[in-house]
Amino acid sequence: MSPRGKSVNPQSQSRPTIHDVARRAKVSKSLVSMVTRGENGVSAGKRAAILEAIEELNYRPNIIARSLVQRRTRILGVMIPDLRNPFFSDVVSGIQVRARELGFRVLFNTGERQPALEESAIEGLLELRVDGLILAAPRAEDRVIAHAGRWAPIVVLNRNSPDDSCDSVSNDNIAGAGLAVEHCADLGHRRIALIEGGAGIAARTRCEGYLRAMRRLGLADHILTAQGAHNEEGGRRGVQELLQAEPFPTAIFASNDLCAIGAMDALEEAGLRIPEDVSLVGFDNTTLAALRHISLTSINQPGCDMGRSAVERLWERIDGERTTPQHDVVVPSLVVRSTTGPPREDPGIEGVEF
Amino acid sequence: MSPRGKSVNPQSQSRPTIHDVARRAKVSKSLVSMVTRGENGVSAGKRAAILEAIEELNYRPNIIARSLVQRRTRILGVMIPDLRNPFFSDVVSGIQVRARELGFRVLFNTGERQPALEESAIEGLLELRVDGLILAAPRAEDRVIAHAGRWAPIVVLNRNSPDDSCDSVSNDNIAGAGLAVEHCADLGHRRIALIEGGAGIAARTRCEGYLRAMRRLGLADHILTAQGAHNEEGGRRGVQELLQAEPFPTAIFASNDLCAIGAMDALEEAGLRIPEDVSLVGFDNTTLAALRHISLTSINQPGCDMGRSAVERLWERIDGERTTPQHDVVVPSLVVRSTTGPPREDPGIEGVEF
DNA sequence: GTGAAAGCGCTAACAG
DNA sequence: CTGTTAGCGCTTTCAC
Repeated sequence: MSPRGKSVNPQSQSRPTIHDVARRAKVSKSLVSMVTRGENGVSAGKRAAILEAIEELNYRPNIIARSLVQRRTRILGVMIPDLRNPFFSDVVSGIQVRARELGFRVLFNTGERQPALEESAIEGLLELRVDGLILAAPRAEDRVIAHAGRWAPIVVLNRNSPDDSCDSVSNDNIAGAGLAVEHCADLGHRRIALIEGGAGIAARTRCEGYLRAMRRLGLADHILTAQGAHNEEGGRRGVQELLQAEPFPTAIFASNDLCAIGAMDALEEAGLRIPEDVSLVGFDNTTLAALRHISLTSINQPGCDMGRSAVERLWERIDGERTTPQHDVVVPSLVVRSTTGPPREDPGIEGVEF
Repeated sequence: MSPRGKSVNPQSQSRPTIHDVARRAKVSKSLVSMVTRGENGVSAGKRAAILEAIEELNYRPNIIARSLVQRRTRILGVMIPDLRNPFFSDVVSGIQVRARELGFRVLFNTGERQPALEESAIEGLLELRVDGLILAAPRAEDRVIAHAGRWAPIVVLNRNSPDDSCDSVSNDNIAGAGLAVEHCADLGHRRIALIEGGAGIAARTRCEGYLRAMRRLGLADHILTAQGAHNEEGGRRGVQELLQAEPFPTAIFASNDLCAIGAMDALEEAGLRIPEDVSLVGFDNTTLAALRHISLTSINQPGCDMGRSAVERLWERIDGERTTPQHDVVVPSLVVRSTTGPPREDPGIEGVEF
């Protein structure tokens, strides 16, 4: 039962090689190779014979062997923290499109939000000798990423590059958080709380952005944060924590949409109406936020474009056309929907303060 | 700019090989190999020297080269139709867990719901010589899958196996659709419509299940279907189409949760309340359905278990312990939430019929 | 225990 | 245009 046990499945023994095809088509291996690689310079007759042999034998070039000699795989590896966040679906589709245009295959991996699994996922991709690596909001330690960056070109998404060997494509999370806070303040809110998104770098930066914006707007005394996470459960937990606070905030900024949706659930469960009793802002502007039933005010992050850019940066490195690090910053924007509104008039409580 | 251009990135030139490690540790390549593979039979002193050399050189075994000689990659390939459907997140996490236990790495791919891209994704995985392949609800043609199955062990999820070379793990979609229809009928509905999920096999089977259940319950005259798709947009389109129908159904079964949520949006937009004016049932019981704001009655499909089973079936094949096809069928269940209720009393319309 | 040699399937020169 | 040769980096006998 050991994975090291010898494989005896019938398929692996019968897989034809380039040699089998050559023999069957009565040509040399080189010609077969040229055909599978789409090179020209093979006579029409032989080419036809080769294609026929390939078809008959159900032959597939062993790109393992091919990349061993070519020293490149034409594969881009992508590590995503998890598949549950629709934001990454957008990123991925941008990656796919651009990679396809450039003739690369894309292979995904996930670290299930656990640093140890993430490291192993990255390691697996590196061992596979992918030509480039995209790490979406990685939680792995800086030194792990920097180490990996010495091995293959890496683009990190929504995280600062650990060193000069990596490029990065980030949404300006500080500015995004600022937009969220300003929007609430503009509506008249002062007690604007944050539900944090955990230890990930994007979450931490959004927290920083929240703090800065609050101070900038003269609301430093109203700063209130609760522990959360970038998923529904985190949002629920955050609300539980905020419910202990006195007075309860009139607006809540959740570190991402999933978190906001969890918060939404918990708020309603506690009998609070949105946005009458409390306003709510998310981050990522995922497809979820746009659902009529949710209709969540959120900070938009152009995931698809970010994915495209990441591939672009990788390609420049793989191509050798650029060797200096590049750090793209995309600008977030506010999308107002139905979860934000002016605070309820409540002079009773407001009067007490100040 | 051609992808065929020679790679000149600095990293690829400096990657150390097993030979470099051996030289640095002053041992033979064989010993280094034994260490990287975790074999014992290497003296403590040499082992330490080797590990030190590996560390200093930042060496990673080239599993490309390794698998070329071992004739296996210890990689499981997984093709998912798209990353937007949370159901597949569950499947994937089941796959990951079991694969890790068995010592396999998992690599994902997506065909973005387009048969041609799917074929290319499958082909890529096969060329990579993955040890086994899981195809989640593939849209590719039967012959493509059968062809692939002659090459590596394949498990298809939620689709009939194209031939004896593939195993399958499926939810009983016929029964699941039956549960949905019966639930509505039990509540007193008769005009139960279906929003179809498109051309995928799961969608077609659910449609079949709907038709059978309607006939079985004596509701054949009330059969009403609308074109849709397994995403929000499909649900919206389906509702538009149903709105043309006279009389409008009192209950709608949508082919999956995403579709149901789109339908929900469109229904509310049309001024219909759920479940007062119309009941709604989804399929998959995704995390979305469980959200308080959505609280969608749905048919549960144990995605995580299905993923685990798929890996199990693959492992039996890879191990050679089984050569006969196996087809697992998991049983769906009904999860009642807030989108279903008894039909509104409406003798005016009911009276007209029959 | 350890090292040397052969070869996995393929490509990349180069010679015909 | 076509065939031959020599590796890619690694594992795997098989001697020592």
